Amino acid sequence: MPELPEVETVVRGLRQPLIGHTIESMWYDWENSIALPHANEFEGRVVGQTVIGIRRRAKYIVIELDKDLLLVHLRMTGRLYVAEENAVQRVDKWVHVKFGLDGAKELRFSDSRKFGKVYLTDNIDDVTGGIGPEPLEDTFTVAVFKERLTGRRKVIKSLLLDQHFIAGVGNIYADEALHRAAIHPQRSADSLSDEEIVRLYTTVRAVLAAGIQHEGASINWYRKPDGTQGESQKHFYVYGRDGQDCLTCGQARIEKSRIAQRGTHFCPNCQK
DNA sequence: CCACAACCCTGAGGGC
DNA sequence: TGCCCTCAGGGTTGTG
Repeated sequence: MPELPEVETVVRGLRQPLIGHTIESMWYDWENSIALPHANEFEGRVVGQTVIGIRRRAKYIVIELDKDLLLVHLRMTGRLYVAEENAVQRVDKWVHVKFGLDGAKELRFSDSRKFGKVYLTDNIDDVTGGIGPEPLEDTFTVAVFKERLTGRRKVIKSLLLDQHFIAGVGNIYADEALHRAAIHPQRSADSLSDEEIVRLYTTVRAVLAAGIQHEGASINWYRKPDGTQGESQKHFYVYGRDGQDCLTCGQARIEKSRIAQRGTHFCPNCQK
């Protein structure tokens, strides 16, 4: 499930093969993969535009074209990569949107679960407006984090998953950050002490930065644009480790519960 | 403001 | 081998 580190890794991997290329055609076989504008308008507007740059905002891949922004959200099982046009190798039956590029290449959006979406807009706020601060930016200080937490009574794990509260954190890194901060995921946000707020601020940034260093977590579907796997999953303390011994204290087994309709992993001994 | 559930989807994995 | 069932979950929407 691509979160901030996975999306950042995809963005970095796409710069070299994509920047400078021009979109010459568009194909799709699943209209619901196209969020906005309507599929009829999308093709006529995107064709002829050249890729200027690629960046990330929250969990969105932002491809800067000369007139518009092409945004892609991978949701659960989305992949975005450049391949040789009509390549026989790397057969991928889940490609639902393709952008033909100059030089006989194509940008493919593949998504087995069909949750992901592509967007074309000249105003990024149409898509990402209202999303919270980027946790790895310098302007996201512990003071900012604390200020945003004040008055919030939500369960802390739910709040971390809320993109309007903070950008890019998903289920895996929320569990990992809470574990390393020794905070129980069910705690209400306004119950956190100043010390715990500082700890959580630090571990949220640390697990995301480490995730990027390891080029993302290849759980189930995620792959880097070159098709290889990331290594982040090898460094998890709690995610997917329910029933196994806690790597932090060794005194308990990792438990799994459900918070905000998400599988939630934690150590009942370490996290209070 | 908050909790909860349905919804969008289909592959993977377990039980039999 | 294959059928049925459950699970995985990011974000949106609706209800209470």
